[in-house]
Amino acid sequence: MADTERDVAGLSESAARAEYQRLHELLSAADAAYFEKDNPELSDADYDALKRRYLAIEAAFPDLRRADSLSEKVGSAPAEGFAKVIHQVPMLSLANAFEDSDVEDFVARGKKFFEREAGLRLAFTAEPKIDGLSASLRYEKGRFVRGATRGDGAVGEDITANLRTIAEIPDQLAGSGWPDVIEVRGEVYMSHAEFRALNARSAAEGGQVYVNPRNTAAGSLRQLDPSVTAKRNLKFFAYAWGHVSERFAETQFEAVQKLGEWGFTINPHFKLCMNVEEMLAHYHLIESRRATLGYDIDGVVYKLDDLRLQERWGYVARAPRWAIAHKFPAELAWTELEAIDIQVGRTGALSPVARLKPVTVGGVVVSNATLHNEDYIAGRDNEGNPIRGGKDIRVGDWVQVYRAGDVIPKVADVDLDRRPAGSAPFQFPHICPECGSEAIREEGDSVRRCSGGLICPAQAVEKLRHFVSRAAFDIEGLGSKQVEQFHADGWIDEPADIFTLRDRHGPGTAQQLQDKDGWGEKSAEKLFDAIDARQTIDLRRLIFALGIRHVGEVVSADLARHYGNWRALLAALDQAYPAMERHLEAEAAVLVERARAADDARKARIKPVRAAAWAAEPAVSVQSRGAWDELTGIEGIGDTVGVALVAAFAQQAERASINRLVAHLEVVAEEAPDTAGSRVAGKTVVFTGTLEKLTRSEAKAKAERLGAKVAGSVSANTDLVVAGPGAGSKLKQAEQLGIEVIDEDAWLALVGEG
DNA sequence: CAGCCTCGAGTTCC
DNA sequence: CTCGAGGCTG
Repeated sequence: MADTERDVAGLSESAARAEYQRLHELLSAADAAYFEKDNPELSDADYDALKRRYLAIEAAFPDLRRADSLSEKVGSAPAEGFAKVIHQVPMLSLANAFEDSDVEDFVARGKKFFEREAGLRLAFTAEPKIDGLSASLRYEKGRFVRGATRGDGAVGEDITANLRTIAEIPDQLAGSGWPDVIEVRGEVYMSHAEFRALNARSAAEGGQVYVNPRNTAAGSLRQLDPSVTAKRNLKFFAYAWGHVSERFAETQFEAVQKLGEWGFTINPHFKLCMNVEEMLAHYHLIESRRATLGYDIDGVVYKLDDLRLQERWGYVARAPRWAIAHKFPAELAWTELEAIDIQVGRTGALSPVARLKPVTVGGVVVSNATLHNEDYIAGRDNEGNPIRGGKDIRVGDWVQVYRAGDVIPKVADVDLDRRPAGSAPFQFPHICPECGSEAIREEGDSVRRCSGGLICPAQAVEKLRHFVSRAAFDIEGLGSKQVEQFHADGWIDEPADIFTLRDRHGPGTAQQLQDKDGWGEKSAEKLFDAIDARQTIDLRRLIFALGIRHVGEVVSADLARHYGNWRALLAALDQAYPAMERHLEAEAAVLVERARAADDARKARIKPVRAAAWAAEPAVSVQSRGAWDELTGIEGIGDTVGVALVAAFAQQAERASINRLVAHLEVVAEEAPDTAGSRVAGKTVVFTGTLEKLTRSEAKAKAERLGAKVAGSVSANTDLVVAGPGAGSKLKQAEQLGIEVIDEDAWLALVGEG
């Protein structure tokens, strides 16, 4: 499809004008696509060819040159995109509530967390959740200095110039009392009126039809030319803040009011609620006004009002505990199920995907939807209980589709009255469609898995995709499409191959790469540089990238933090192997015994497995036992994860592959957690007895923030025991082991809250 | 031992 | 974003 550089001088002026216009649109669209997606629609080579032709026409017919000529942008190559901005305070996402009862549970969790504080009334703010794009705006001495997108929450893109065009974003904060430095956060959106007007303008000019306000706002913000953004009349609601140089309010409500005083628009439906009933009433009020607000919203956000309590309630992985988004019910649509395809994932999981006759659901055309697993299609849950009234899903059925959380399309229901005659239940394959290996479903597991391992091309590709994914190696220019291509071409079989890619076929590799579809000289060189840059890698990223089952981002980080460096991790896992094996045998023996006992009278109590197994098995060295116990003693790592880890490193082929990879890398040791000024950093703390001023989870959250490890039981590794009244065996054990024991007040003093 | 919480894995569309 | 399951708590 590539346009070549035909001689442009021979073109008539009118032909040149038409061609110039066409190329301008094509290239602009490609620019937009490039920045909105990971994968450009146009290959680099094609893009370069079109661009050259565009410039050639411009040179030959200078009169045609447009004011907004793309030649202006040659200097700042479009591939550069926007500069990255690291959010000083990450931009988190929110947990969701779908039912009133979820909100009640949320409030109940809050009450439980603070139950020690008698008489404490928890107030919450409630406000519409705007369906737009979050942005973070940095103000220094009241001046707007930089604005960024949310990005992945940790790193966003610098879109300052575009944000400056938004009237509701003040250049200079009004009033007084603002912190020296403050990052104001809020939502950029496009009103319904503006969206309609834009489409009308676009139609008059024969331009494109914009699908929905949200995507249009997103596209507008990512314009390289701010004058385009300026024409879109975007708006902004402020509702939060990130980094601040000093505390400026006591409550959420007060803080947002202040944002209003400083010149931001705050949502008129922002309200302080004193109890659950008021929260839900406000939700239903907003829902009833949804159609007349003039902009898209997708729910209501509640936040704990008291900022100090927010801090104490804390965070889960990527979301605050103290806030929740109450979503409106999803839109539904009926359509025909044309086929059921089976995809094979990284772990071999066979996942059924519904191919649908395209249908619009909530403003987006949906043609695929997940069917979860074998049982879901059959109309049963994994315990054999009927779901959807036991209705199975068949090819040819009319099915009801919705977008779960307004994103992931799911098949929710089947219309049996419209089921075609002669249809048969779907036969879920027991053989991997990708490699022909047997697909096995373990007892108690809801997924069927291909047993082919790395023989299975689908698994191999998925593993590579995982390896280059954002939380893993994240190599620029080597996305999922690219590794897939390289794998198909036989250039990359396993992760280590990525690091030999430059010299794979001798000095001519770059040239060969350019001969492939989609690669130009520049992109090839950039790719090699990006790969070289990633030879230095954080330990946690490396662990995660290996793609070991049950070992995700969080567990990888925990492991990295615990063992500190690659060699220590490797040594520990190797050492733990004999103990792990023995442990598995003991587990198996216990299962047999348990079955027998259950047969007998269900009375026999099985003694703690591990202790018994160790006692009976002197063959396993003390060191190995120690290594295994240390591993499974890490918070969040139990038997399953431990076995998966140790086994992966012990398995010969896998280990060899890991070794080949690591030979190319310089693994950066994990730095100690954020412990400046912490007196408990690195200590293992055990709480026992009744705590009177804190709840257990609160104490734990605080300790971990300060870099301490909180353990459940006292061992020789324990550094400190915090004992309240009623402490029993743990206290005794601590005394026996000579471990320091303090009371709750002393603990509070220690962590600076005395 | 059950229930709760958190994490991992898989998925769609832009 | 959801679901299932692993791990921990009471």
